[in-house]
Parts: sequence; structure tokens; C-alpha cells
Amino acid sequence: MFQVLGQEGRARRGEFHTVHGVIHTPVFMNVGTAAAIKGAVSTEDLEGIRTQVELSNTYHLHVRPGDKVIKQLGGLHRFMSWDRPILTDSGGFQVFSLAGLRKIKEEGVYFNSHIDGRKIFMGPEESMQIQSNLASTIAMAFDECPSARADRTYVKNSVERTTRWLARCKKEMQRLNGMADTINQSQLLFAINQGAVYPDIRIEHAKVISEMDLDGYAVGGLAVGETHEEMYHILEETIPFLPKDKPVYLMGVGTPANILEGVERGVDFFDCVYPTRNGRHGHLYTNQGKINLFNAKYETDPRPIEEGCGCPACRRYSRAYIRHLLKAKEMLGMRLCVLHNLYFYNTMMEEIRDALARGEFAAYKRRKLEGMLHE
RNA sequence: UCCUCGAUAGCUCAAUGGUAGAGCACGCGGCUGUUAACCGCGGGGUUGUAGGUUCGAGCCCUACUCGGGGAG
Repeated sequence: MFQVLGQEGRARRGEFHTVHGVIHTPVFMNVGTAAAIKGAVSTEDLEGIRTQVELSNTYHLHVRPGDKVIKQLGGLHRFMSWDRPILTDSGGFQVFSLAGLRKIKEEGVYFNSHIDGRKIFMGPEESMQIQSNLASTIAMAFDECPSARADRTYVKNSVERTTRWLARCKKEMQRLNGMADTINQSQLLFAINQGAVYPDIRIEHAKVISEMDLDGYAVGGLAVGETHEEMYHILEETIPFLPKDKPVYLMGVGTPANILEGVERGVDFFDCVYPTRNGRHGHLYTNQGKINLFNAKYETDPRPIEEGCGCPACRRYSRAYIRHLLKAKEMLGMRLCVLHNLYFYNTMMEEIRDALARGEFAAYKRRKLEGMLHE
């Protein structure tokens, strides 16, 4: 159940109640594709940096270790020892990102495993079955994510197929939630809006899926090659046609600036690999913009990554030390950087919620963006 | 003392007598529902020294210097 607590323009603050606890929105979900936040980050660490939701991936966990293994171990929550909400992506994005290793048909998608090349079939029913076995809090509908440069005809056909897939997803999820041996019989299902950069296709699709009554609505297929302006425009055009009483999730986005712009346009959920991947690559988020700790100018810098930051890296360690760890390929270096970046994102979302509660989001956003000039 | 192998980028090494390269290191950049601790770009050289042969030498010849291995 989603409760909107307050609005400022289209930006809104809310609570999403699930069997694994309340999610305070706007929220940034921390990406742990293979049931782990890359960079040696434990679920205990996540509790320490106030992560609300962890995101994992249907396709990756199906390939390894196998969703049946995870079901046997009591589901993803028990398997990875995390009792707060988990959202599983459906494998739809892999249809896009593993291009070359797959073939799309009406019944579903044929993949070649990126691990061992073995042939895998995944359609709407398979994706729901796998996610039901994983027993995540929120399952995502199985969709196709067309390229931002795909032509209009392709996108239109693709979106229509995604709608048909959504109906199959919903039906299968209802069946699975009613089965006695299902671990999470309250598993939620989010729909995914597609349509590349064509507002009319986006709007038409938003209207159709809104009538299908899902637990939440995602906007997918953005930040895949189009400009930021195109992405913001699509959000402005599309979100008004999604149900007001359901959470809106902008998939795979993004930079701190993208998130601020998204919140302003009515987005409640975000996720992105940036804080984790950039952390592993030594790129750190600060309120003064992004810094690259590999740069020589930090070799003797005694300051923390960010002055006044309460994260596990900044509380004890200098830029110079963490740079050394990164250069020496010591695992601790990546770990500290990932923790800092996730803490930065989680903290920014708290600040956004606080600002919304005070009705000062617009001012907060302006201040934050001015600070991060070099992001 | 003799024999032998070697000496090329910061390091480890490539280069039928015909425009000296790679990996690592160093410097910088990119990454948006993770095939990504990844990918890309860049600066770097009197080829140990001195001669010789040749149209042309990192490469062939001579001497020397330094280093590895062996013999005595």
C-alpha cells in the first residue's frame, strides 16, 4: 500500500508498506545484481549506511546459483541475510544489455548464458516463477527495453508486446501468490512503461497499463543513450498518465542530478549502478562534485573524501590512504569507496525527504545542484 | 684468464638488414533496471659506448664497458 504524505509541485514524499517493512520515498535502491553489492559490501554494512531496499536480478540469479537453490534455502532474504525489502529486476534489461546473446520472440526471449553460453529461455511466466522462487518483496514485469535509437515502428511493436507480456505476468503472479508452497504470497508486481523517446507511445502505454492495476509503475528504457533533456521531457509527459496512488519508479537512473530532476517530476523510486561501479573505479561523489581518487593530486591529500561525511570511509581515512589502497588494488579501497558513494546517495535521499516534509525541496535542489558543478 | 649469453621506454621483454612495438607502471578520461575491481586515450626511446660494412644497421663485423651463466 502506497501512501502519499505530502507534495511539492509534482515532487512527493510517501510511505510504501510491504511485508518486509516500510519504504520511505523518494528512495534510492542499492544495486546488488547477483545478491551482493559489488565491492565486498555486506548486508550488515548496508544496515550501517541506512539502505532501505536492495535490488537483485532475476536473470543473474537464475543462471547462478539458480532460483530453485535459493528457494530451497528459504528465499533471497534468508539466503543473503537481509530482512528489509528487496526488488528483483525481471531480466528484461538483459534482453537489451545482452544484445547479441539473445533472440526475442512473442513467447519470450532466448538467451545464451553470459556465464557458460548455455541456452536459456525466459518469458513472462518464467520470469514470474523465478522471482516467486526468489521471494523478493517486489517483482518487476518482464519487458523489452528498446534502444533509444530504435525506430518508431520497432518501438511501437515492442511496446505492444510488452503490454501483452504484462498481462501474462500479472496472471502468473496471481497464480503463484495463491500457491501453498510460495514463500512470499504477498509478492508485489510493478509494471514497466516503455516507448523510447516517443511521447505519444509512452502516454498511450501509460494509459493502458494504468488500467491493469499493478502495485507500482516503472518508467523503463531511459538513460540508454538519449539526452538528459529528452529523458526529463519524457518524464514530464508520461508520469501524469500513471496512477497517482501508486509509486513511480525510474529504472536505472542515475546521477545525483538525474535523481533531483526525477523527484521534481514525480518519481518515487530510483536505482543505478553508478554509486557502486563508480566507487569501484575510484570516482567519488561529494557535494562539490565528483572526484577521481586515482588522480595524482590526491597522493598526499590528508582530508577525508568529504569533510563532515559520516560514512565508514570518511570517519577514519584520508584521500591519500584510500588512493593508495586503490592503486595497490587492495580490496579495502574499493569497499570504502562503494560505502562512501552509497552513503552519499542514501543520505541525499533522506535530505530530499526532509526537504519535502518542510516544503523546501525546490530550494534544496537548487543548492545541491549548484554545489555539484563538476558532476 | 678463457668460453658463452645478454644489454631496446621507469620495469620485463618483442622487432626476415627496410617507418622501433607490447604488457606492466605512470598520467587522464568514460561508465545510468551491472556480461563492467572494467573499457578507452595519452606521455614516454641518440636501441650500453666507440668505430666499421651497407643505398640503408636494434639486427652483420671489431674493440671496449657492464651484467648473467659456465670452465679453470
